[in-house]
Amino acid sequence: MAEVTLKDVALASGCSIATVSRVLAGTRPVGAETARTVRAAAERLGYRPNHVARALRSRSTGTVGLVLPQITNPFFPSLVRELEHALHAEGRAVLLADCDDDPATEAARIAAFLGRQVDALLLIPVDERRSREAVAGAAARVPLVLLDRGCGPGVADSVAVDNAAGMALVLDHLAATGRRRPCFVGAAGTASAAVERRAAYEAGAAALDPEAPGRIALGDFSVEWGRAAVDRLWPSRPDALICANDLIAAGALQRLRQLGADVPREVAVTGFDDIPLAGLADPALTTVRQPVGELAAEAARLLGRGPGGEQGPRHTVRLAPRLVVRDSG
Amino acid sequence: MAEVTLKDVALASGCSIATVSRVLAGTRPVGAETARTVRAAAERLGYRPNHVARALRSRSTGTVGLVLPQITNPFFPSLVRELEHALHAEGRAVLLADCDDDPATEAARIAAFLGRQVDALLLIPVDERRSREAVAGAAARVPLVLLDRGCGPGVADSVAVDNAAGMALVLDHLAATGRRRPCFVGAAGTASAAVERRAAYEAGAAALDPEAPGRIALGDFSVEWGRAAVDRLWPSRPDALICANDLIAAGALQRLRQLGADVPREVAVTGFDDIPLAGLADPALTTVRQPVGELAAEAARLLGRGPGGEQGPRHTVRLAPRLVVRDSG
DNA sequence: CTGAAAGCGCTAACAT
DNA sequence: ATGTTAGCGCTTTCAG
Repeated sequence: MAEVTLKDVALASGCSIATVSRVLAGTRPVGAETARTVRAAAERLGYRPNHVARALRSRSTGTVGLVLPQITNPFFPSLVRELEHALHAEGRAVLLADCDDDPATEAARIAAFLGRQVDALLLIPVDERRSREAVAGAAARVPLVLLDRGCGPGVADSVAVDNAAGMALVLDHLAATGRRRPCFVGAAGTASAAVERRAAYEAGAAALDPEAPGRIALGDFSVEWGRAAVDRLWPSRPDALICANDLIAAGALQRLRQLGADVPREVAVTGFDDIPLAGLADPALTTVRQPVGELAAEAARLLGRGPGGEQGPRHTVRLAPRLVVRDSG
Repeated sequence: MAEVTLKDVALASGCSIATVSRVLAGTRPVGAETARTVRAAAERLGYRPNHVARALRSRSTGTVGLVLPQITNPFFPSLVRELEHALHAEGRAVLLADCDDDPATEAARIAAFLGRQVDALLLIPVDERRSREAVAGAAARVPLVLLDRGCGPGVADSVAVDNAAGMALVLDHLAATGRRRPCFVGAAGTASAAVERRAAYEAGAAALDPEAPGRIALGDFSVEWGRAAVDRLWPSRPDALICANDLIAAGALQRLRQLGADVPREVAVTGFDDIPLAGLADPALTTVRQPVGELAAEAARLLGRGPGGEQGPRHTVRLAPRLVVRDSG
């Protein structure tokens, strides 16, 4: 059961440890004949490189930490999946942390990952403000890319969907289908998704109705809030409920059905994100799909460059979403 | 930015590297006075232990690999969450792998994790049979616990819900509420959940109706199959659709609604797992809740013991589920 | 192109 | 209770 080491392979192939290392890691040119011998010996003995030793020596673990608020948020699994694939494809492994939506836990997880010498950190911050200190500290030590949510200007590179463009897509569609009394059901707080989607609504809704930009109800990104929002808003008979994410929309749909409202005839309902639930809702939800694969690819790409630290200007990448028209509006 | 090492702390506190290590790792008794001095120096210099070096020396990375078929399967995120918390609580970090439901990818991920010297592996096998070889190989090298799904007898320790008990709960409930023409909508294949849930239905359904055990339709664990199953079964007017998981049930519910069936009056629909979607379905789904927290705790506990390898008999832990009665039946 | 030697930062024997 | 001595398995100078 004793592991086969470079030394064993060197012994078996009659050359030095250094040469074996060079062959197997492909670091430097090696004679064709020698290389063959070494590879054969390695194969025969079942040599498996020890990444820990390699990491200690080369100061690179080939590991990236993925820190997110709550894996149970239905938008994240598909993102995690894409990230995992993108990173494993480059031979990097993913350490996962779930922060329970708590900035203190988040700070602890970041610290733990730093102690484990992750090469880089991929982070979806819990909170725009309360995550900032830990994020900034980490960004000074390793390459760090913020995903999906921001964390204040200049803190780190970030990749996210273009929320304003997504909202514009929704508003255009609603305008084109004749809606004139829209209402925005959003989330309070400073999270970038909340802020940007709301701002985009305020900026674009006037095209449907001069009064529209003022019709805003703010809660949080939950199904419960979607239900509650309907109770509050339905009496004023909006003809479109523009929800800041799919969970809110799902709650709204549910409550509207209970109230006997006819969706989409009486009122359209739209979401944002296109989580798996969206296609299953009744009626199936019209929503804005995030370009999850590209977000992941872009994040992985950004991680590649630079040794982290304070250097250089921060990059902010915004990717275009696309509208998925289903039955709800 | 050069990292502070044990040596620096030793120098600053005037004692040997070994002593500092002993204080900071708490491995052996150390004089109270010395300990204080060392700790102060470490604190002052901002010492952070290097886990990679520690791992190389102690042959333990404090890392466990979590390998699962597809993080986008809605049952897994909550399991991942609980596992992450349980393991981080013991100071272990989680390497995550998503296998895309492909045994070859699974084998590759397992190998990658082994190369990274994970202390243990937590694995939800992709396939009962096709995962076996890779799993057995890994189980011979590190402690390995199978979660949620089995992988043939004697391959490794395993922790899962008691599927038979869950099905019995459903059947009892349906019997108590007067259902007499149930039908099982399951999944084909050899996955343990598929087999066990079906077998439990066959064993218990006779209590409702002598003909019931034969009324079985098999597809896969998907929403699409749930919809298709309704098209096939509805003409025979069952009064209960017992679905093998919540996705199937969600599809069935959706199709039944389209057909104008009255759930639960005309027909009850039940699921299994209690994924987040279950509470959101319309009507809200009656289902069997898996004890996710306990599954995770038990798996973490099992990982703790033993150095892996071939030793000892395999443990199989089955945890009791509970019935969550909502509106669908 | 290849070998010898020097560690990466830490822990574990072995001394004292 | 503390210090000294060896490495863990690998990469990487530095010679040749």
